[in-house]
Amino acid sequence: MALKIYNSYSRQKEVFTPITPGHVGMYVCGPTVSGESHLGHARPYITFDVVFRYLSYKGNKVRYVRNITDAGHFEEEGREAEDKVGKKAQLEKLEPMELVQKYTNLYHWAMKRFNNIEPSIEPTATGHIVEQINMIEKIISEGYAYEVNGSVYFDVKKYAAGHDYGKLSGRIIDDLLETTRELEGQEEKRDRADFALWKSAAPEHIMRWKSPWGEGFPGWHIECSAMATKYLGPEFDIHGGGMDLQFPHHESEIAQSTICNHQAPVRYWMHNNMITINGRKMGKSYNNVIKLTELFSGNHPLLTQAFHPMTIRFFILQSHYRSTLDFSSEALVASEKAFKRLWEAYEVLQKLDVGAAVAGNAELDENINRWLAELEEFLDDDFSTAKVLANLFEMAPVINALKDGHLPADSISTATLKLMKERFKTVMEDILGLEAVSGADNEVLQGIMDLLIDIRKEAKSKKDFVTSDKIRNQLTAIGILLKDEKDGGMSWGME
RNA sequence: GGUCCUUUGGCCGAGUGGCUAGGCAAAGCUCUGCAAAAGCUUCUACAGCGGUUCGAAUCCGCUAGGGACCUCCA
Repeated sequence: MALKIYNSYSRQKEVFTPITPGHVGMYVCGPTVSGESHLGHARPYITFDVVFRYLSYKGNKVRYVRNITDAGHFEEEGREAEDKVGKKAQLEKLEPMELVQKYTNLYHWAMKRFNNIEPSIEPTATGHIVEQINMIEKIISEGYAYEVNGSVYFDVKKYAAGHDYGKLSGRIIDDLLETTRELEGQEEKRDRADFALWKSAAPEHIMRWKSPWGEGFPGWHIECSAMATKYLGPEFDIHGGGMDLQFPHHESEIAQSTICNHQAPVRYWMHNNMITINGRKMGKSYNNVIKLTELFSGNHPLLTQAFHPMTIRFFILQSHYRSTLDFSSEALVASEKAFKRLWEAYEVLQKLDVGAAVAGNAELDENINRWLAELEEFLDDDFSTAKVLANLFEMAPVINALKDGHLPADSISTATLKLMKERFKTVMEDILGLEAVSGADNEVLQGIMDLLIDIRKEAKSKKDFVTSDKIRNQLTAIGILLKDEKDGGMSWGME
């Protein structure tokens, strides 16, 4: 089966063919570590983690590059060029690199909790100043950039004359050139559509580097082009990021790399949509973000409780990555319950030991095989994780019914059961990256629970319900749920 | 103002012109010492109007609402 990816550049689904068979180069725009990550940031990294996992599952050797932006961006281009990282650092009375380290650590911690696999290479902007300067020099020598007062700008008008500037973001260059809005400090640029490759640093600027044009810092877009080129080559397979980066960031990346390397850098552009809150994009401009630390702790007015990273991962996977996804505490509660149910069914499945040589219920057996086969079809169809989960849910009642004896043990064949176990594990753990929420991986705790369950079983068999209820109620009070099962067994789990 | 997207049942959300997406919530039943869990059943929607079609949530047009980008943003 062929994987199809929706290419933002062509605006249609295309069969994915790697440049080098069996190898995939993928670049995803990483965070600016000048502040804490919020829920909106979780989406691209979870989305592209699944892309990474699935491409690997399909037998590709994937080089996944995701940068850390630790050098300054412009607070507002054209106005006083401010180094975002530097500015905040001064406010907080921290060394810039101390601040960068703090938020980088927090970001890594969150990524780990989401069970995201680390990228193959995680380059930093500050570690690639030389590469960026080299690239700018190349663009100047090609005649597509010019220097003014220690800053360097990309000549968009000249580029647009021979290239399709605006194709990715669906923009018309003439409209950009005619924008009426006035910004201060535009006079340096030959044209308002031009963007900075290098900015001369004001004296108070903390982050600054020597360059052929004087001391300054790199422009917003050049770091990604420089690092992508360095690690993935002049042309690579996939470039991902949030939809809000399409313009100007990605559009500019295309322009820079195309001039520098004489070819378009990216074969497939992938953009995830935004997470919204009350229908509005979650973002710092709207002042409506919920930080990941707040989500994990429940410490936010809009949250009714704390949410586990897996709940958030599941929540995100329940929608398609190109749709907006509306956040609410209720929606997360629903995801938490849904994930719990699915995961429990999955655990039951792995312990299930039923089946017959020939399925007793041919129709059911057939359905299961179809549901299982469809999992990969859905993933091949531009990573339709929502449909994958829906199919898995179709099988949950079957699993539970087999366990409870509502369905005869020989309803399905042993071959089907075996396939089911294998597919569930592959899809849920390896591809979707889901993992168990609460651990009974603590041996001491497990031992104590075994003991309590033993005592309770004894009490129950003597019809001593006072004792048995006491055990169950007190465990409930500390967040451990005991469930009596059909066969007289008991299972437990953390709230 | 320009460009583009979107509007699905109480809520969240899939949806390729014809066949019940799924989840959460709710109601009833079964099981159960009581619970919980689980199973079964019920709840059939596509903003409005018009058009194309044998047939439209799905295509086209208009109207209304919401949103994104055009500036830092995942």
